[in-house]
Amino acid sequence: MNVDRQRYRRRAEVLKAMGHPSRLMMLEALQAGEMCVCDLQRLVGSDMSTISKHLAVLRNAGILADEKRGLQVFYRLRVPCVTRFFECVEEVLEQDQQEASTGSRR
Amino acid sequence: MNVDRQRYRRRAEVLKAMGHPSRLMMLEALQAGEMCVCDLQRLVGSDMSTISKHLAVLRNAGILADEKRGLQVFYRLRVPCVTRFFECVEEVLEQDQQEASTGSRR
DNA sequence: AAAATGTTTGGCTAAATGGCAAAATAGCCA
DNA sequence: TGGCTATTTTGCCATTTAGCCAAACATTTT
Repeated sequence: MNVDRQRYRRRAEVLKAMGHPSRLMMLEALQAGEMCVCDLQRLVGSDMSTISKHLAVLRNAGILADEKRGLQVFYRLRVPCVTRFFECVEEVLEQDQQEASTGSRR
Repeated sequence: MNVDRQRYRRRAEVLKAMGHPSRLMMLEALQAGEMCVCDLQRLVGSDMSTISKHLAVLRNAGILADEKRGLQVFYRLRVPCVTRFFECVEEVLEQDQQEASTGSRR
């Protein structure tokens, strides 16, 4: 059963990597195509070192690929299914909205 | 643009809630139907209080609903799309595997 | 060499995690 | 009712992890 533990750990790593507002913002932007770190930095607005670290988290989780061309490093999605991820999350939030306006959560 | 920040925060909350091995294990088990806390405790093997806290995280994120019947509290998925989530994560991990055996991650 | 673009490291604060003990809740039974 | 048991949740504490800023470092371009 220890193999399973390992699998859950890996899966959780992917989800945890996505579970941060700035990282989500970058992932969504990258759906349109690759971007350099400088673009993402302008998008999110945090310190460059912070952005770089967030990108490293996503890279280590296997969600992003990086490629250096000249001075810049470009990041792109390695996985096509991220969009579906977002749809699912929206489902959660919408259901939350509905039940908040009608009744309780049971 | 502050509304967007809020949206990203809420989305991230859902993903972060799912991003823990024990919580993933419980979510997967709950796909088959509702379970009481005691079942989930046996499944995961952690201390009862720890399980209860993990369940609270998932409940607060809007992923689970709880209902007390008699002595026991039953938890169930509030969202149908969790299965798709897992499929997506698997895609990530498989692609990882493939590229690990062939070449680098670019 | 100087400038531009990222990454790494150190230090600091905040948040997450896990376990134990105590409290809350519900059922049972004399 | 009063007490006893079973099931969860809460509070509290210690430990670990995440996040951020600033400074130092590395690489490529000019």
